Amino acid sequence: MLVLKPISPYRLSNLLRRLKDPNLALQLFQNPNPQIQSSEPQKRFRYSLLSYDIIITKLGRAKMFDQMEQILRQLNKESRFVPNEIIFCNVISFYGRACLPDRALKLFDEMPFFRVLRTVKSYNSVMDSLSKCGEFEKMMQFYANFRKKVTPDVCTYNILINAWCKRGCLDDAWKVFDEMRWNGVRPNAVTFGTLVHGFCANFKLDEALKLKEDMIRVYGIKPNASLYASLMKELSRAGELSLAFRLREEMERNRIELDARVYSTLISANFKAGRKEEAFRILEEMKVSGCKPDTVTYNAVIHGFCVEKDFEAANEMLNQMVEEGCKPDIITYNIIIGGLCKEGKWVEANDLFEDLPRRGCKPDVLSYRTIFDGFCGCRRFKEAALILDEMVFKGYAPSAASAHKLVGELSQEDNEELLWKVLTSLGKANLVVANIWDLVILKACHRHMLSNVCELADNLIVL
DNA sequence: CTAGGGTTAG
Repeated sequence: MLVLKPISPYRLSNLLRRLKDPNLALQLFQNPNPQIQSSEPQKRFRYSLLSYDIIITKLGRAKMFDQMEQILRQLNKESRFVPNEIIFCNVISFYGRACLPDRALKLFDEMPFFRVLRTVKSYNSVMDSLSKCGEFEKMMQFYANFRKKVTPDVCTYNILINAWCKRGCLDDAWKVFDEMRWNGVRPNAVTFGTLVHGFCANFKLDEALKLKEDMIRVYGIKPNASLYASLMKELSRAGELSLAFRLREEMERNRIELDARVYSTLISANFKAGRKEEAFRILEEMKVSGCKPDTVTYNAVIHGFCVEKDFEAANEMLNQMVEEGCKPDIITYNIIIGGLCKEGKWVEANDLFEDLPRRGCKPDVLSYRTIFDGFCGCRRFKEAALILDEMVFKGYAPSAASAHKLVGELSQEDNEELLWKVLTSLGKANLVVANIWDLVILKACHRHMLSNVCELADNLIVL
């Protein structure tokens, strides 16, 4: 039998780093030397802080929060070292991304019990998590308290500016900008990138372009690729593709390297403008320049093909991206499913939809809405009713317009059994709103079935 | 991954 040398703490970190599967990594972490377990009682393994960092980050990325917390508790028992703050910042971010604001706040509160000093970084992490979870009021409340304890830094202000921009309150975003300067904090490229993006997202191109000029002229800060990507996206949406290209030239003049996001923006913009050849040229150029197309880039290309109804090419791209080590995500599949539905290819769309779990993708709310709308559009009402029931069961809801449309169609078709089924599903999701009632009551009146409606009303109210 | 950007749908 092969006798392995016991794993050293240092080697454990290296192995953990290389293991892609978080479950395997966790197993290895919990039992680094299984082969010597039987012979003699194992000495307590001297984990390094680095190995804790790696396993916690891995578990957090995989959203394995209970296991992650367990490791945190184990870390807390270590007396040889004090965990660093950044691990906690990361965990708070994981909770933010998973929309678990209460867990983020709880961990923040517990940090002193881990003997970790909370600096402005942890405060910022909480602010950002609350903002990401849409807890704007809580975030402002937290901010009001936190100013009594630590001094906000540029990152704090950037988080605040971003939060205001997301609500469309650009004036308030500006106020934060003024406030930060008043407090002697210098804005950086991220600050301007955030503001420019806010302006673009709110269709204020002129202000966005002016801000790009001012940041150079007044503040002496060079715009970066992300800022350009925001501008290019909005320019092409507004039909100003040539201006977007001028910005690209400006980037090259100023030696600002184009990254995957800029390329994806340009590729998508060209497809949308019907310039397929140019889009391909840019994709080739991207590869030649050494910038690897990522999932988003491929999604843009696949979307282009789907709009062109070239599903063969779309599928080829799908294979190509996998070959190049680029994992298709749920957006990739939603694009293809949506494209197939639009062309009436509901069988193929459904096949792909049902294949999602096997392909390692969890259908999201948009997947369900897409396939549901697809079935409705192809007048496959039975399939639509089935998928509606499934999506409601999973806690997703169709768009109000689609729900209304389906009820309308079924009312007209005199398909009472299916109508009943659909209304029951909609009732479970609390989606039987006024205009749907109108349709049902209208139909019942026509058919002298008011007693049925009363019964339905009772059922729905009970639900 | 303490902060900002690019891809789907409406």
